[in-house]
Amino acid sequence: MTTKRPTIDDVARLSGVARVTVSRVLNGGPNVRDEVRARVMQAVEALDYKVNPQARSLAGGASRLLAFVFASDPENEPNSYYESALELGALRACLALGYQVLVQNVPQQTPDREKRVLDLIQTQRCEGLILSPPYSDDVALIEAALAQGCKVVTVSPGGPGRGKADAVGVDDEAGGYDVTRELLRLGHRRFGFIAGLEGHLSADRRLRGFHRALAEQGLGEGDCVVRRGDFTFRAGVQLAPQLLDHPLKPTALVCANDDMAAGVLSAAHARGLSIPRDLSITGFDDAPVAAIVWPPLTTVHQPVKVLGQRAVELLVARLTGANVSATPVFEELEHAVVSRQTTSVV
Amino acid sequence: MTTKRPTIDDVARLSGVARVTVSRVLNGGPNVRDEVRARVMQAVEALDYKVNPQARSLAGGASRLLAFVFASDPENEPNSYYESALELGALRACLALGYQVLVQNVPQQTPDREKRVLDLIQTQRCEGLILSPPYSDDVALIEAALAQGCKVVTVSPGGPGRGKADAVGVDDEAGGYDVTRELLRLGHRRFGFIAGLEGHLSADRRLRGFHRALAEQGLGEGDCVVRRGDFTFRAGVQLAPQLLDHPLKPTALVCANDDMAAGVLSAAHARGLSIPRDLSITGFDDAPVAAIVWPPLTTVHQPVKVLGQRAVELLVARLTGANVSATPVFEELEHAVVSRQTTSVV
DNA sequence: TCGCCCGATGGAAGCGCTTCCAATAGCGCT
DNA sequence: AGCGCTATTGGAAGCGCTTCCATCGGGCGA
Repeated sequence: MTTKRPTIDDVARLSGVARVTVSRVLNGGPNVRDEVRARVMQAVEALDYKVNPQARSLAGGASRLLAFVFASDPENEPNSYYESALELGALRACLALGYQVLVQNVPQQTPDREKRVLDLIQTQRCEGLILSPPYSDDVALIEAALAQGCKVVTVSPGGPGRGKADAVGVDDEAGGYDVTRELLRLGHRRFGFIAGLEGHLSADRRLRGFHRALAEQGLGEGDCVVRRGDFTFRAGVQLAPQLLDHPLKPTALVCANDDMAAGVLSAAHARGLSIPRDLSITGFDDAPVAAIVWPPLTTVHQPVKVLGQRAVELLVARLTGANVSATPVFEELEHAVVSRQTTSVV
Repeated sequence: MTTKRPTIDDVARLSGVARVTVSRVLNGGPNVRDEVRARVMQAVEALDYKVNPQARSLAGGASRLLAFVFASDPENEPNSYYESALELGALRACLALGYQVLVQNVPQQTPDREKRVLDLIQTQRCEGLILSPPYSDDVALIEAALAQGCKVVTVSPGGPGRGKADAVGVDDEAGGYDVTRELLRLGHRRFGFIAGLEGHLSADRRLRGFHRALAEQGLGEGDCVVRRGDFTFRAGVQLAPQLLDHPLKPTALVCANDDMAAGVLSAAHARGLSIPRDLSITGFDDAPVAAIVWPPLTTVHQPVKVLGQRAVELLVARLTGANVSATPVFEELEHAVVSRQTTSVV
């Protein structure tokens, strides 16, 4: 049934060279005459030869395997766009670079979650690890992986993990600032903010940007009411009443992500509010849901797929030692406020 | 930096047995005394030994690698819930079974898409292939993979591919029928239907169920207007006017998936329609978006994550030859109409 | 012209594991 | 007591590849 695949020796025999020479050609090694190189490639074509990655790993000691870890459980967190997009970007980059990615979902509440991640990289001999939030802020995990000789890159605005490993991210603080500025420009002066979970770095920075924008206009603690949610649609639905019924009577609700904003929107609809006439709402991420809800959500766009792609590229650069800096780098990508229809003048 | 990991020989030495014996214990082989087995396991623990999967593959000729292929491009198709959930289910099952999944996204319009898939399984030595729609209906691809000795399982209601490979799926025809019955029960008699792309089997069956439900009530071609979309939110937005402005004046729009239904909902909002008072809308899949839009969407639930999980389980059963039938099996999982708030009496 | 160095190639030795087969010991049977 | 049989264990080979080191020929400077 399965016709046995050709091996490197078959190629060597057909092209009349030694096995090592074929290996050299395959790996782009130096010191091979063009004529020989061509002859080998021709044999490769003729036999439809493909390198056996398992054998290569075993002999070369490099698995070319990366691990991508994410926490969100699509069961409870309806919109896993963020991780899906990261994964897809990573996948694309890997395809181009000849690496493979092992995806692992470890819900945040898993008791031995760090062990699960470490187990994966040990068991599968992964050479690189891509950590998405909130794992990207888990210094212990990062150091443990590093100690195993596994390179790490985090998708994070940098924070405790910064300085430990390479990172890619957007400037969340500026994003929060920008979207709040926009609301301020529209005349809003009383705000609600739905923040992320305690310790979620990106979300915290968004909140900080929000506060900074307020402070610039002379507004402070008394002009806004802040609540924390777990990034889910449901959290938005549940928290909305607390903000809407607050004595402050906010005219604009800023949310730390789109799902919660969608939840707020839904709750607002449910109580008969007209959006954006009665209330302005903003999200963060520019996930697909932002364009799908009614009315479409004003939000902060971040290039998630590119983030995933760059994460892999940084990792592979480290792995191959190609012009990398001695100290960890942080690569910041552009964000942008996308004004849609959930914001208007007060 | 990287401390070298212990090998099977280290375990053998520490437990005072031969390498083969350790191998036997590790693989649950027979003919090992309990005392010896315990001693070996103890050494494994002590050394924190993990089998090197690359070496195992090379020696054993089994990579324990599965490939999961999906077509949707999150770029254009905002809600990749279906594939994400399939993937997650597959991931979970693999974790339990000691297999690994290599995920590959091959957009449907890719010119050499079949080659891309075959390349992956050849290059990485995948033993099994999980095909999601529309690849699950691609007989040529299935046969090509099978010819390579790669086992295949499709996530599909069965169809041309049926009889070639194992399959898991829900009864799409019944799903279409059930949701239409519900609308009929509510008094609707004039329908619009947004179908899937030509040749998309699941979507076609949903349409067939729709027609059957109509026929049972003595309704026919003249009582409904059908259009085709590409499953995206955008398609729903674009197609809605064609149905709404049709002389038939349908009172209910049945959509082949939730994203298109969300698009229809959005278009309806845009023209000032009140849902469900002026128009009933239904989706299919029960994707997260169904609960997020306003009002929440009546739809047909299907257990996508379980589908992904069962796909892997069937595949692994084939691979290990554990009590499998000689002929391909089709495993049908339950679906259910979820009545939310986009449907009401006419 | 001679020796040296470098570019080009091949031989051999494993990487860590499984599979095949041989070896040993203990058992029930005649 | 002697035989074959089975349960248990180990030795050796080799999966397909890379890495290390040896080899060989020619161009070059002195």
